[in-house]
Amino acid sequence: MARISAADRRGALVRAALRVVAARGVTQATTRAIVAEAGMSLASFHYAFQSRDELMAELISYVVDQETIAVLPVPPGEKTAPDPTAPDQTASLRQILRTGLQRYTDHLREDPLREKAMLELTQYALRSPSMHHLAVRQYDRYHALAAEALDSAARQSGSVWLHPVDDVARLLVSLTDGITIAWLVDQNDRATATLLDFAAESVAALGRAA
Amino acid sequence: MARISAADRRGALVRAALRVVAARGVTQATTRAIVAEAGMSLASFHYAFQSRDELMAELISYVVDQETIAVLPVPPGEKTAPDPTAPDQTASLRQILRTGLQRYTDHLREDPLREKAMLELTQYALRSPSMHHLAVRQYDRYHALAAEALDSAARQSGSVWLHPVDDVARLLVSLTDGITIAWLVDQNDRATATLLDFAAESVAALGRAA
DNA sequence: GTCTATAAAGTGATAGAC
DNA sequence: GTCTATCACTTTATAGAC
Repeated sequence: MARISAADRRGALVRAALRVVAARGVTQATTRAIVAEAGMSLASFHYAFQSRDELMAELISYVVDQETIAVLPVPPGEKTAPDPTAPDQTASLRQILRTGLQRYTDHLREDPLREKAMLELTQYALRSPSMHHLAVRQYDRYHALAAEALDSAARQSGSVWLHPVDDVARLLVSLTDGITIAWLVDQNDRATATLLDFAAESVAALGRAA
Repeated sequence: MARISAADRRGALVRAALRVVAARGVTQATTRAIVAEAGMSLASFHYAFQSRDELMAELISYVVDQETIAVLPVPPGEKTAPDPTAPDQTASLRQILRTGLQRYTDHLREDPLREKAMLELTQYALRSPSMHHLAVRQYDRYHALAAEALDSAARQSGSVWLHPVDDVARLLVSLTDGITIAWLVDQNDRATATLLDFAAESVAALGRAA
């Protein structure tokens, strides 16, 4: 096998681990399954990582760092493309939120195993005192992403938040988690659509036109 | 050891398994850990159950069947005790919901490991095609309990729901899941209190005075 | 029915040749 | 650096004595 730097090998193993966790779950993500996915020998694993737990910790950091799924409107910096279906130039806050939630559940439907993996990794971290801080960081990141999206939504609709945006963000993240679990369990698209309506309305109620 | 009927042994093992899952997680709930908790030999386990998975399936059914945590107001049948802190005879819908959510999070704070176990068991079931239906039944039960509580809350406050109560129930369950995860991660009581305010307001907005 | 003992197959981690 | 081979241990499940 080619000589790969330890850093590259760690990266490859982390990405392989994510695929295995998504496909088979945290429990089945054994060192052997991961190296098989990465096309490496078992010894190479322990050359790059001291232990399986060290890999799992890095995996959580990895998924958190690259988590940029837009839970809400257009990603920051991206121009608002003219939407021929939108009658108004400026959509209502509720509409923007509803669209963002739709984007999220579309993504969920496309790649449900990934979201299942994210939830499992959170709970894995919650089970270990030494990894609890990783779950905290994961949710700090979610809250920050949500706050950013909420700021953007308010700007786009010419609205202001009636409460600290961090508090609104926490509601949005909690709603998203609950919606995710509900969909993963019964994949009821009709019920989910109604739920998204309610969720968008709930969050929009915390803001008003400026 | 005394001769115990297979049924009793199964029940004892299931209860022991729940304690182990709560204390150490699904992954660490090995047959050995469970029989140690139940004070039995390993062979007795396989006399009562064909496999560990058979026990896990029965465990999920068990927790679902005995799940009666009032997510909302007073349990059905229980008389509304006069509350000296309540100025009105009939509390508003929002107030009733807020109180019910408080009851739930009080319970969560008292026994966080149990709720962590419930979430883990859901995800365990979601990982196995043969157990997926158990997760579906689990959430059907949650939704039914929530709908019952919502009906009760509407009656108590003289309100009606503007949407099918099953849809409102789904929102309430999703909110509860999200709130649970958020609290398990950072145990931020101040942020949770605000979140409960928002959640109660969100659900109450789906009803109105009759 | 209940036990001890053990089989059979995994697991994370390491030694040592190259 | 990378490999094969293997250690030491744990897991689920079963055999067979009592």
